[in-house]
Amino acid sequence: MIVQYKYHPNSGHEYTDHSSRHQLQLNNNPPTQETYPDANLLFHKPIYIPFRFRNCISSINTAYWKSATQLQFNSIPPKSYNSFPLFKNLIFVFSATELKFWGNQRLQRSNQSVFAFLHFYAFVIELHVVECYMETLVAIEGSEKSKLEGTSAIVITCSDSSKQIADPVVYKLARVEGDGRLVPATDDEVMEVEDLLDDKSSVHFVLDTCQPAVCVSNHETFGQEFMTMPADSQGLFKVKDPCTLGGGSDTVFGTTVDLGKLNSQFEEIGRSVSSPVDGKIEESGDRKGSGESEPSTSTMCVNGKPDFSKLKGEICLDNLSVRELHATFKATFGRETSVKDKQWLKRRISMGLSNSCDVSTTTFIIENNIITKKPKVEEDCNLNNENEKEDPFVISVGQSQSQSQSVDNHNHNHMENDQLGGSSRSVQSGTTPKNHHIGIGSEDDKEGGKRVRKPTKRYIEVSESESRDREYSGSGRLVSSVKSSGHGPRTRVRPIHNIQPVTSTTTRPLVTRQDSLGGSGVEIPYVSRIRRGRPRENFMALMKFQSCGTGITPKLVKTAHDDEVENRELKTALPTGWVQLQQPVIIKEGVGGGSEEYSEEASGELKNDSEEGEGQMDSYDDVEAEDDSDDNDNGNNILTVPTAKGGMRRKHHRPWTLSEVVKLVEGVSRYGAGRWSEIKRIAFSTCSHRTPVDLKDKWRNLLRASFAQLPAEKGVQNSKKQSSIPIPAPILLRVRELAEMQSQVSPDLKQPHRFGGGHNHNHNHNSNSGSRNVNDIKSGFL
DNA sequence: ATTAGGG
DNA sequence: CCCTAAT
Repeated sequence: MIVQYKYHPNSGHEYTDHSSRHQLQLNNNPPTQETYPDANLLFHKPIYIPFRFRNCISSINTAYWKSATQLQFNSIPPKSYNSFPLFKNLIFVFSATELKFWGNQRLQRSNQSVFAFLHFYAFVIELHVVECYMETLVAIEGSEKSKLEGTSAIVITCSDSSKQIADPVVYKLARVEGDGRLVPATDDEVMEVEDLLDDKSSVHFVLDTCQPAVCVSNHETFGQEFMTMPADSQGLFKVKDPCTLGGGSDTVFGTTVDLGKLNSQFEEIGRSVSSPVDGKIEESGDRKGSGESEPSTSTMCVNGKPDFSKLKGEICLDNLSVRELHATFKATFGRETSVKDKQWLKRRISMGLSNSCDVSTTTFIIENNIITKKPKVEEDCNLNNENEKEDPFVISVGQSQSQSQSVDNHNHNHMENDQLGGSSRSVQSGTTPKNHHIGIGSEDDKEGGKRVRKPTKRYIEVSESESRDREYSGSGRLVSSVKSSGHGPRTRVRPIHNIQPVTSTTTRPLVTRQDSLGGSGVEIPYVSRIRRGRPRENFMALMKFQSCGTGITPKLVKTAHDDEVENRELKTALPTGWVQLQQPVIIKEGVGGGSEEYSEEASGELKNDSEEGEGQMDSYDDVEAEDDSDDNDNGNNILTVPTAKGGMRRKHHRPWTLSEVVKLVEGVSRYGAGRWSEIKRIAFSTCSHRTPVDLKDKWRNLLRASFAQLPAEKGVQNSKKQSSIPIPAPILLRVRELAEMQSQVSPDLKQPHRFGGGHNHNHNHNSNSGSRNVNDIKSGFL
């Protein structure tokens, strides 16, 4: 299925008509002047945030304005490793005075959301949370703690890939040109960085803002970034408003805002977050674009009050000065640009970064020959890449200059649709239509092809593994990694490749994979995406908030560590198990494995229930011997099932016991279908496995079964070799009753049954009797 | 956080 | 059972 991207006429934000997984959608309107007087100053346009998120794999579900000053991000939980969110370089175009994370209580699968509430001013906060890195870190901690200390977390490799500092995490030093392309760092630049490396602690910062390529994927960065921020009493992270540092945040909130002040604050903030080298690198960057004078003398929002009426339904970008655009640009992409073309800037910003990253990465990769030649990838790279690489910046500038600013959304829209339409053909051929849109640098052409077409990926793990496995087939031909999307391989995911052990201290081969980290082709240690241990409950735990001063920190870290330990235990102890990680280990394979115990106790409990009689909900209070130890990672319940793709998927399956089913049915009859949480809380309080969702799923299944099987009536059990226990017809009947009572019977299900005819329709009485019926009949069955 | 659905 | 989207 082709996901069609559209361009929202009002917001100017990209969205898809359906399943636009990777794009954040704001459900409500951002603050307006009424709700937030300083909005004009504070929001470039809140919606920009989302685009950055497109670089994330998934994670962000929705976001909406909690209040005038609070934006809530609702992310998809790291419930399972498969869906572990890669929060990469989340960039908020506005700053947060307060940043809170919560949720993800341990062992509470139901707490799936991570919320980030932001009180913001006008600033940029970057969150760099890279799962892979964290994973690595954990590994290091677990195995080679000592090493970690003396090691900078960042390894910088110059383009010749000769310099490496001991650490699994390898970053390529590269400069991002104005058009988003990555250019291998020059010797000078490398030297600069090297100098900075003397101070290990500052490295991250150094490489941070100015060098997205080297990006701050460093865990420490994150922590440090917030180091200055006091944690509030609630154990939440409170980000001290950078503005405060620069001089009184209160001022900002005041009705009167000194633009100049704000501006300076902005700058200051930028510095505080970015590296010392910032200036230097900026210079180098600007050099290239020297052709352009720096007109950005205009201050933000200088020219009087913004038109709020416009602000509402229109793209705010239009109101921004070049300088503001620059700021936004930097905020969005984490790098400077000297492009003066407003349209270009606007488009770049609005279009988001994701693809430029990918493209850049691609290019980068190719250049370095790190992995198999990518040239084969027709989709990703246009031929002109080669040329652009030389001096991409100039090119794009030149183009942008000549471009009119009259480009409107339609153009974008058109272009995108166009490209979509041409999805079947090679992108290169699709270059033609791109000419339509103006204001786009040559790079945009590149990106145009793929950029908008971020396919929906349901299963990150799968896609990635597929990518790894298939991206380059033996023939070298590219194979689409996304089954249904029909899109090319995701540039995000790079094939694994080995690089030389980083240091003598490292005995293990270092396995890394290319990843577009922060829009650059950095290498990050490869870790299997398949989690063998308990799914990580709190991915935040993986970040090192060491300096946050919150009690949370140690605990979290510990958690991560524990996880690692668990993993290690689960894995057959292989001293050199490092590489082994690549392949999931089948811990246990078996049909009945561990299910006996449940069925056994099930029957017992079932009896209990029946004895207690219908009305008695007391049965709910019965403590099942089961659960408790339930989900524990004893390994017994951990099964891995081979995926069609050859990958492994973890599967912890627990057959539903009859008693559970009964409880469920009872619960539904009592609280109604849909109130799964209630049911879970009441009837399944002792079953720590069985989440509300599980109940819901099971009910759905029961529903199906009940309507499908009724005709068979007695013969129920026989049908097919059911891996799970058969459900007694009476129960199914009961289910059907309930379903019909609650009119949740879908016509589909209903239909087939009608023909069955002549069954115990007398079972259709009120719920009370129904309840008894179930029990009665049930007991009869047992 | 919860729920509905799709897969 | 997992995953996503929408409440």
